[in-house]
Amino acid sequence: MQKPKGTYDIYGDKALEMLYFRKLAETLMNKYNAKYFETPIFESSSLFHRGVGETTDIVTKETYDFKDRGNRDLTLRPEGTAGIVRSFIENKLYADSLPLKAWYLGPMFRYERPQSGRFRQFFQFGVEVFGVSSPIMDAEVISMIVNLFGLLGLKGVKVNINTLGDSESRDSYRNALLDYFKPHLNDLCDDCKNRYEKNPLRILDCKVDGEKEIMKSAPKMIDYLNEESKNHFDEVLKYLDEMNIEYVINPKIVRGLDYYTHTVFEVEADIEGFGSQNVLGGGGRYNNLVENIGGPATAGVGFAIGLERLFLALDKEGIDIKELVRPDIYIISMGENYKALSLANMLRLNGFNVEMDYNNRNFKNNFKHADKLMVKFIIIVGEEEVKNGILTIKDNDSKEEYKIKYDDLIDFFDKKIGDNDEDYV
RNA sequence: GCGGAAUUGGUGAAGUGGUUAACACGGCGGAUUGUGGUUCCGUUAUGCAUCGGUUCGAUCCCGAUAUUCCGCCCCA
Repeated sequence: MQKPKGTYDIYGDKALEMLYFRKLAETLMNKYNAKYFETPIFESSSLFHRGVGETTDIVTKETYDFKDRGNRDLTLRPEGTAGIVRSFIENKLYADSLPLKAWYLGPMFRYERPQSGRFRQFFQFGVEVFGVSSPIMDAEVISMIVNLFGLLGLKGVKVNINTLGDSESRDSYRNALLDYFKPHLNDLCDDCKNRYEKNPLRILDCKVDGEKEIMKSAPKMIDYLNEESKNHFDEVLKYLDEMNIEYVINPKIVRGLDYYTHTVFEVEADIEGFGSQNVLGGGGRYNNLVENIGGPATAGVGFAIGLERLFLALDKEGIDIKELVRPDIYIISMGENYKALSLANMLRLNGFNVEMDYNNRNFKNNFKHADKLMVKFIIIVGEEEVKNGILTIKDNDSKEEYKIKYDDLIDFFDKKIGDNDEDYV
């Protein structure tokens, strides 16, 4: 048996990274007063068709679709935004005072050809903010990513930003591009001919045709922005400047999901061997999405980052976010298993991380095992100890030995290890 | 969806058309069962991704499938 293509198991170091990241994300999100959301891993297929966009690659060739036994059409979520928006509408959260800032972290599914940093089941951390149409929130959302990467110690991260304008601006630009390229269609590569039909904005980013003369004199988005769209973008940039957030205006950023309006951005890590997988995260504003899915017109803006790529980037940069868990106490039982387990139980309820010997190892191998586990203290429980109620304790770092009465154990360890952990009794 | 490369134990790997698949690390055990992390010894793949084929005989040759990796598309 083997795992399905494009999936991986999380255990060991990866599990530690994941747990650490989740904790960091939660802490950071609390600073923004963002609320944690967990929505279903599968939703009605129609949600993603309407949300992500009927003609996007993600929906046309990358979703995991299935029928359940009740003949319902369901889809494993390929991204997080649609589900959050559905939840926002269905739970009538728009009736509360806005803005609502929602954050999530969980698995997404896309049927794609796997490569490093690209999986069929992958994890995204993301934020969606509802109820602020002002550019101030575009900037705050971007600051979240920048701060997150900053906290992790990532260097060489680039924020690329662009605007698609409102739907009016976007449509007129799109039509201008179609008109412009129509007579040149035969000069373009096959991919671009395809892009012409599906997403003409992407033609400008073509690796094959990118340097051709027709590209250079192609219409520019900036000339098709209406007054309001232009102001919005300028304001976003002003906010970013004021926060000293570095960015690059990159007209090629288009994004592959249909719901974006105004600001779009991608965060890149320029890391060796990353190839085309160098986009760690991206996002933007979506002012029409809530309404399209059936809610009241509500502005939205958000982002998502891919955890696998983030971890890969951290690894390449030599940043280690694993938090090793060292057992506080290891109990060596010399034939006194009843006493040993009840002792472990008592210590755990008092907040200590306790490991012990379950396999009746001999004395020497117990010490070896304790070293391997990197325990802080070793308690020896044997015939003598049980008889006179005094335990032998060895500090495994300093090698000092102590004789402690059973009743004084908690005090001893509270002093030695610290009382930071929560007690349960 | 298209093009290319790979696949030997828990890990890193050597290797050959023909008896017991090298070596290292790790794991487990032992060196006169109450003090270890060094050292020494033992042990650790009836099997070389899977299934077929060629052959007297295949891990090594051929084919298919699966998975991984790289490029394109696209994306996180």
